[in-house]
Amino acid sequence: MSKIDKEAIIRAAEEVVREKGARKLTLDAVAAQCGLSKGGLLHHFRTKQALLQAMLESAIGCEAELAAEYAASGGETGGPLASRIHSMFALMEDEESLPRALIAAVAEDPALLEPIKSKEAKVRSELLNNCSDPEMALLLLSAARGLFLGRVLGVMDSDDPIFERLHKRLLKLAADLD
Amino acid sequence: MSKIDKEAIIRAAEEVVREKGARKLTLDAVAAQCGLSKGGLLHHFRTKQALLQAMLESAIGCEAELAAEYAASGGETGGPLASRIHSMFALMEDEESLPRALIAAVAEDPALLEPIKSKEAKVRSELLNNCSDPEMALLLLSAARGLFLGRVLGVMDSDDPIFERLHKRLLKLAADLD
DNA sequence: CAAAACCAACCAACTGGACGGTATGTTATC
DNA sequence: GATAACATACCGTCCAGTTGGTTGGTTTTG
Repeated sequence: MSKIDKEAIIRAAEEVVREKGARKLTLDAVAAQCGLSKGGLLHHFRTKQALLQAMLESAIGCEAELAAEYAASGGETGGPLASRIHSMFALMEDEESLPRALIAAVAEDPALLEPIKSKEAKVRSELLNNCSDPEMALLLLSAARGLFLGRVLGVMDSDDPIFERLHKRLLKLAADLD
Repeated sequence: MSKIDKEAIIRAAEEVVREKGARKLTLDAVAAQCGLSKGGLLHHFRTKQALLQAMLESAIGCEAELAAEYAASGGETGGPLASRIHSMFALMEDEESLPRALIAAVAEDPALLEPIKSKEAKVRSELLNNCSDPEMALLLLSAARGLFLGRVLGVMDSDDPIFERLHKRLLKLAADLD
């Protein structure tokens, strides 16, 4: 059992992005953040790309977990659309470090977003088949993503009270569709 | 009148981002793209930050121009919300190089987004004062941004026919609000 | 059982190239 | 002939990845 596992490294990388910005996400910085030498870091992730991939996969998994959690607890109060909207807002509140990884990744190599792209396509097709008004569902999903990315990119203030109101409104609109 | 003006350099920078990705937006690459030496490039923009700033300002101006154009031609068929939605979709169709600059900028230094942030705030307050249902207006605006960024980040296929349908639907919904 | 072989985890030092920026010219324009 | 518009050469730094180890634990083997 190793003291530093891959999860810890990913967390450290997220922390670096949050503190110093996506451009400063260097192997040295990540190594320093989790008290490892660069050599040790590269033992776990043989390239920087591999680390970024792992970060994205972790992010995807985290979001899926949040959505499943909500679906389980909320029960019948929301379908897949509501779950997705919820998970996006939950991601925003928890730690914005995670979605910033997305920025670092897309700056490094847009091809890294492929897993996200395919997952997004899956969600879309799910909505298309299960909603009375698929177009509206996609619009609501896009609105959630717009708010999400607006915050990640820093074009919206995070503490604006309008945020919570929009969140509620989105869930209400989603409830009418699912 | 110089043969190479700042506008041409900005276009070259956008081209580099489109062809090679945000991470490869280097001064050398931009200089090569517009047939200039790096020294010559740095004569026009004394730092990389200055270039990024100019790129963002150009993007903002371009979007404003598109919105104004639409407002003038569309006449009474749409208010400020419809104009904004239109300009976002127009930006997508023309050249996706421009919004990618945004990625390069935020990766380099999130503070560069300040002008975009303040402009976005202005648009928001405009909607808040002029719409019967400001919350819905913001949601529609967010949806447009979600679709916009979804395409920029490459998580949505650009040629999906659903895109145009969502565009029309958004404009219809906006017309009921303005 | 104990020595030998093996292996994952980790580290320090280094390499080679990229990159932002500077210094110092040279040429064209007014 | 002064200033803007370039070019050339160079510097220091950063950074991904390599090399060549060491260590501590596990497995294999005589």
